[in-house]
Amino acid sequence: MNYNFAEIEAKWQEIWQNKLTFNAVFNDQQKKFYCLEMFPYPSGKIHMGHVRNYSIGDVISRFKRMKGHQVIHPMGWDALGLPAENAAIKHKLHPEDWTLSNIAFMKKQLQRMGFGYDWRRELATCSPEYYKWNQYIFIKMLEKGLAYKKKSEVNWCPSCRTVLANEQVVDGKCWRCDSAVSAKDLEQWFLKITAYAEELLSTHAELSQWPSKVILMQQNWIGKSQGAEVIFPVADSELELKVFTTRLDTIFGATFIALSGKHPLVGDLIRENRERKEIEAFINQIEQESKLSREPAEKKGMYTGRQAVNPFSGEKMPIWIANFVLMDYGSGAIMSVPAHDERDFEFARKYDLPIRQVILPEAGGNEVGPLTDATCEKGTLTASGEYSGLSSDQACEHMGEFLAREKIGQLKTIFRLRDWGISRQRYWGTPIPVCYCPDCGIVPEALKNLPVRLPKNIDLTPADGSPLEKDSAFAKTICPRCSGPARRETDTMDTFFDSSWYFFRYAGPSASLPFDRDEARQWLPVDIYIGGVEHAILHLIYSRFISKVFRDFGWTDLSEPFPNLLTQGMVTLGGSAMSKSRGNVVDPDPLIEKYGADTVRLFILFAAPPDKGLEWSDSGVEGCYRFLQRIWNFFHKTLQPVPEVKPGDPVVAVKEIGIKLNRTIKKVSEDIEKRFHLNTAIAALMEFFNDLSARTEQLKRSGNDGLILEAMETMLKLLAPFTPHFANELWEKLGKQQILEEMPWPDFDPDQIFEETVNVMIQVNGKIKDKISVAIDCDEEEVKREAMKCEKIKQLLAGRQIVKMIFIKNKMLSIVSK
RNA sequence: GCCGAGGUGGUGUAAUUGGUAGACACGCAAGCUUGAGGUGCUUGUGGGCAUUUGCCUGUAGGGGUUCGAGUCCCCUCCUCGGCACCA
Repeated sequence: MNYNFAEIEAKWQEIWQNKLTFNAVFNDQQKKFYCLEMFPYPSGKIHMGHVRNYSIGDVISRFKRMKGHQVIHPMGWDALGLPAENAAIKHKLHPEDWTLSNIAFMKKQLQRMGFGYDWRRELATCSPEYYKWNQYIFIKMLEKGLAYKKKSEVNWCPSCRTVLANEQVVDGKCWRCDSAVSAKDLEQWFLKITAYAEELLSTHAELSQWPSKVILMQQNWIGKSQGAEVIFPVADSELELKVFTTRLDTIFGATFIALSGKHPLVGDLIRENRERKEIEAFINQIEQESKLSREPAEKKGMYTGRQAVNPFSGEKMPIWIANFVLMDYGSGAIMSVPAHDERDFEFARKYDLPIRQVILPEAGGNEVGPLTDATCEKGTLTASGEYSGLSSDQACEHMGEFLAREKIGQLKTIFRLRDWGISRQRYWGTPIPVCYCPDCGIVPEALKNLPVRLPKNIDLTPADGSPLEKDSAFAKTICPRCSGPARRETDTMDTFFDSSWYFFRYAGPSASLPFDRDEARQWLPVDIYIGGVEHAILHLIYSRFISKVFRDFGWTDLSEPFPNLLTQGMVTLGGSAMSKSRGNVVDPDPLIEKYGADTVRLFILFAAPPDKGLEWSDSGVEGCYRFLQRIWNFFHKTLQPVPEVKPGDPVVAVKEIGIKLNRTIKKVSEDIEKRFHLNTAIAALMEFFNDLSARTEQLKRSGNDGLILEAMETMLKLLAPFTPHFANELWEKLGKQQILEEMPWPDFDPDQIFEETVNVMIQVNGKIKDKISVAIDCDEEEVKREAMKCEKIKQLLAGRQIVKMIFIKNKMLSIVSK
């Protein structure tokens, strides 16, 4: 009887389908479990990264189902976005046709892997039925002031011919195509994620089950920074410069002000200057340089000829323009304290500006001497007027009060996080549902007119402008308010918008609202969310943001959608993530054909723990295949009647197999549930089977066929989440009526996991010298007596004095002698 | 530069609480099976020495704490990930 995996796998996939095994139907009797893996972009074929991600999720959801939970395990498609458009241009197809055929193909691949999804809940973000709700949500956000339009300098990818979010610019290059990103001024739609900056940070506390690395990355990204805004009047003028600093305590050490070249007051400041032209040329030059390279350039600056007044000391200080001051952080102006800031120090050295120490470090002398380096630590103030002698923290507090009293500034917290720019000048995305009316201005599309559909016939490569902009049938519309002629917004949404709420839509995928609120109350939050660590910031922050917005709309009580996160390490080939554009995609199909889906699942999980990165290599697949093959053969052999039964001494074998079995149940259960270490769960199953097959002959001869059978049954249950077709096939061969998905997960007997005897190590002076076998929980006196009987130990201790002994029950006895 | 994770056989990795390092596999070697190959099975497999039972050594390198360290502490090196003039 051969292990015909192809036949078996097709058979069981059909059975599951007919039995509706994976349909999630809510009931009050069972605890619910929402298992979600990040939905894929339908790029064409699944690759090993998908196989890994979805195998992990499938094991967990099948395990939870057997544990008695009502499991919801949905799947869908992140189906809008640029690759479809690029592929369409290349192959002269429509993006929709390309996308839908990819979805059809990939869905077959997923089904062939035996993943158990509730396909009734399948969704694709490119369907008007889905993106209608993107538009609906957008309009609701617009009404609440959470979406707004502003002109801003944006990151422009000349190759993708669209805007990129800050997050999508990596090292000054486009995250997708690696082209150099340039700056461009455009009117853009933004979502006010900054309104939630504080909460996104503080509710990290609710995410204790998240990897701390991800929380840290998000914290850095949000970049909260507490400090003060101080107004510096410009001497001989009405102008004022607002400066942000986190080190208000160092303000007496400020010796110049530095402005970004893009600071709005630069023009006013240099108007009268005879060297205006040179300064303007300089500003131009540093802007060009910063566009060319994102690397910090050599510090450069130019004096504006004007002075500012320190509101604390009344001292005048020069105002410079400097290339290291960012316009889009703080106010674009800084007070420079060279003694206590490395960047200011470097700049001051170069242009010979004064360096004045005002902080004495905690440790080490009170001497104020020439500095060779900036000292950035907090300390005690000196040369700071009435604040001298205070600690940095005290000074910040008192100075803050002074600012407020004199109305020359205030304590302030700022964030690195910016509002989320969602406008994209491309076709294959959700049309932003607003109209521009000459009389009414910006008017959201009427809800009854949603969805604003993407036109099917479209020129994807207009000579200039975006495809929708050039499609006059689309762009021309009537104003939803006054019915006069109006122009439609022709930008589409960033696809991260689509994926920031899809997990709600699975609860009610055909609801006539973004999602069915009752169903959502039942199923959400997501009990475990599994996906690539590469989404640690973007997707996960956006999803947290949108969930909080939904809560504030009163649509849900939930503030955090993913209390549990499992970040899967990337599957790489040649050191980089598999992607179609890199051409290093490993297709699982040939492996499935050769070994079957069960082997492929087992292998990808066995190769490493889920959170670790994995450089792809198929050496070792054989081992997993052999494992299944051996079980298969064992089964068929063992099910035959035993020719002769001789009474032997079965007691030991029976006892040991019993213990091993209970230990294996415990290990596999805990590895899946608590640690997600599926690799060691599989290793434990292999170990158990090795043990069982080694003892089978003995057990059979002693008439313990019943025990073998029991062991095999339990093993199949434990194997079921990993290799469900295989396990079910053998289960059926045992004459079982129910399928394994309907069986309860086995429990272990806590009294059956300890052996009767244990090995206790005997150490002499820190080195293991011998071991003795004693009864479990044997006390110290007994172990000492036994240890002293050992020849080796006697020899080692001969003529020596025992200084002390340390006894660890069931582990070791450590003897210290001299 | 800053922050984080990590470095264990020829390879993937295991050791969950400071207590037998290398489980489970891959690969390799020898043997059995076979007409041959593949499959399957058995045995061996960190390094060194003795080769029989044994001894020494070993978790990137160096130091430390401890009866005992892969695990804890300090320093150095390397790899990966994130951030990067964030005032």
